[in-house]
Amino acid sequence: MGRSADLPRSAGERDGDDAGCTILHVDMDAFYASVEIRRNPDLAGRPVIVGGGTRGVVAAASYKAREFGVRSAMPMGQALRLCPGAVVLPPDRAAYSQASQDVFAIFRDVTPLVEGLSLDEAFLDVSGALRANSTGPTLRPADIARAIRARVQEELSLTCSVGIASTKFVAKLASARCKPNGLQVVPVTDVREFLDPLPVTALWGVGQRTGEALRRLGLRTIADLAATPADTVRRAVGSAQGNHLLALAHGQDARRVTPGQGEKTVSAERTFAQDLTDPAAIATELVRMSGEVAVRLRAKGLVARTIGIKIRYADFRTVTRVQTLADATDADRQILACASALYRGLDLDRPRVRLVGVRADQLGEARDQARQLEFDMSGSPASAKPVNAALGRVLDRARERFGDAAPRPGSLLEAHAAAKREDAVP
DNA sequence: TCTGGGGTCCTGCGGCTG
DNA sequence: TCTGCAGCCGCAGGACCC
Repeated sequence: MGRSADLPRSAGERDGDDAGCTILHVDMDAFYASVEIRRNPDLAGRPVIVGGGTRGVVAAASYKAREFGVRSAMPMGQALRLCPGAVVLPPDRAAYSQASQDVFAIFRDVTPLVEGLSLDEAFLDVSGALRANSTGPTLRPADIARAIRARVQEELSLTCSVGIASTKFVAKLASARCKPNGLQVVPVTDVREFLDPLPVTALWGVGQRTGEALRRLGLRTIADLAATPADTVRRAVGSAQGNHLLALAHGQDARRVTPGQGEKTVSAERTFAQDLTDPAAIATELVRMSGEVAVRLRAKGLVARTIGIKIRYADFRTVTRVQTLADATDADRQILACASALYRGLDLDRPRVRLVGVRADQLGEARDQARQLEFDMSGSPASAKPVNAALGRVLDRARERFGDAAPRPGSLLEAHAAAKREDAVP
């Protein structure tokens, strides 16, 4: 969302010779804000900011809010100084997730080759869709893109922008360039002409640090980068990244559209309105975050072999610690035990903690793990693990059914009661 | 000015092993 | 038995993305 600010804009459609351009990058326009406006049409035309919290940043801003200079990832205080009249809404991830599923269902109607990048954008390889239509009237990638845009608008009352090119990264730049509500084809023969004037920061993988390193070499545009000796670029940004950026600058990107790549990490973290100094409060947050991770693992049918914690101190220093388990797990108690042990290992004297996070890595399918554990169920100590996991699943179902009234860890009861008391304050 | 949350990927380092 | 080395792996941290 934020990177499109680096690109010159040209709204509307830019058609061209799309022969060989079988990769579409579809990017929803101001997705979170648009979902909120669809839910409450009174907000249409008003500056809407999704985000919040006393230490929050902007998660998404409507195009009206962007006219005031509001950008995603901007601290809320700064956003409200720029746009005091903005309507600020807290993020509703469940609603965005549902809207995302609806959008992706339309994509998959067109082609099975859909690679989601996030809730609001995806690559589509439509080469198969072209072949499937070989007996009917000639269908071009741009026609398919137009059909997708029309369906998203008519069926979901949302708008999207589509970039069409022969490579993923050019398609992505094209969609950013035609936002909002646009379509742009970059013909195979025009790739260099399209790339050359763009700033190096438009390249995928060039953020603040890398951008600075390239600026020190006097490189401003992609044309500058493409004309620089490989050794010079590699010295500035490292060999792997240097090679990657040079290939992109020359319009080379061999990556295919690969659907159905599973998640590699599940994590939960929280920044507190005030830094935590009470070890008991920090421990409570570890319980909460571990529980969240466990619930989400079970919801996805996954188990994790590596558990990690992330602690950010009041001075914004961040430390992470991870530990690999003997057996993969999705059980609250095992995840919490590991997270707690890692936290104790930090041996903090007087902690001032701004953020607590728990994450699960090295994910596998839970059903594969279940098959392995069947061999351990004859009274060995390992038999406690499936019992823990089964208990977690029972609690998940109770939470689905009873919500707040469902059983929860004892250490969370007091925190939950306190939160309810805070909610009751007008 | 004051820095979210959920991710992926890369790099460097140290320990282990053959 | 000791040492040097290469390869692998786990870990910590950083950069980047949306």
